[in-house]
Amino acid sequence: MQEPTFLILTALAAQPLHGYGVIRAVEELSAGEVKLRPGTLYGALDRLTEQGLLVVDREEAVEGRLRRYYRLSDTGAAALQEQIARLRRHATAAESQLGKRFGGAPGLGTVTA
Amino acid sequence: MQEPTFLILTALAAQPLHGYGVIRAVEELSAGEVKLRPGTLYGALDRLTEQGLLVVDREEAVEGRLRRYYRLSDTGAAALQEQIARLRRHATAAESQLGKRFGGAPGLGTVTA
DNA sequence: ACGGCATATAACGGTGACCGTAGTATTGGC
DNA sequence: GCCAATACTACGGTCACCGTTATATGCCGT
Repeated sequence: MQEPTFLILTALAAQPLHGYGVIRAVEELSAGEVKLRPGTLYGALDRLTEQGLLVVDREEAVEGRLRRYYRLSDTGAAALQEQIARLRRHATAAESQLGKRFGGAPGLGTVTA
Repeated sequence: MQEPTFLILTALAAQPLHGYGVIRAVEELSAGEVKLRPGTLYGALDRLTEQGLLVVDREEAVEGRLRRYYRLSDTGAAALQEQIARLRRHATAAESQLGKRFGGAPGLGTVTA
């Protein structure tokens, strides 16, 4: 699972949102770091729905515009939970490895006692 | 940055390794979860070297086989460090969102006080 | 002796997530 | 009257990753 996908599931974890709402939620959640493009978002929404991680909650017509609300399924919540654990494991492993780092520039002796 | 890339940098964070060594290190680091395919590994190694995150440490000829050792550059270490922080932020954000979850099955009242 | 397995890298085509952009349509601010 | 925000659709492109095959050597089992 890639970053945009993960953040879309994250955005939908708290409450159902429609597409554009997801774009804003992801931007907020990531402190402005990640801005989803329509091509990324709606493609991912279709894909995740097909995979059963999302379900269409309801559709509304507001001022002539369609709003399709998506909701995280139980399967999706489980997948997100698993992914969170995976990220944590990887972060911990990487930090531990970086702690053993040596030889960036010779002679600095980051490791040797 | 995707998972295989992240784990390759992680494997090389502690000490220089040659390609096949990276495959084994990643498998160990991920507790057998992630097994890199040659196509993934050597492609990533070339790409990351081109990007300056890795450098070729040395080349050895062992029993007629070439061993090319790669090392994490300072740029690579910084990129890895940044990525660790990013994963942690995302994990925390996702968990917080999941905590607010409601409506998985109606009437369960996971949220309402 | 020979096949299979581990070691080690190279090279190929395919897929799929993501990106960028443009198009459609409505509302509201300058 | 035009641009920005809202909201979705559609299309083409790129790139990381995957799967597999090829190449070459040494070791183990039969």
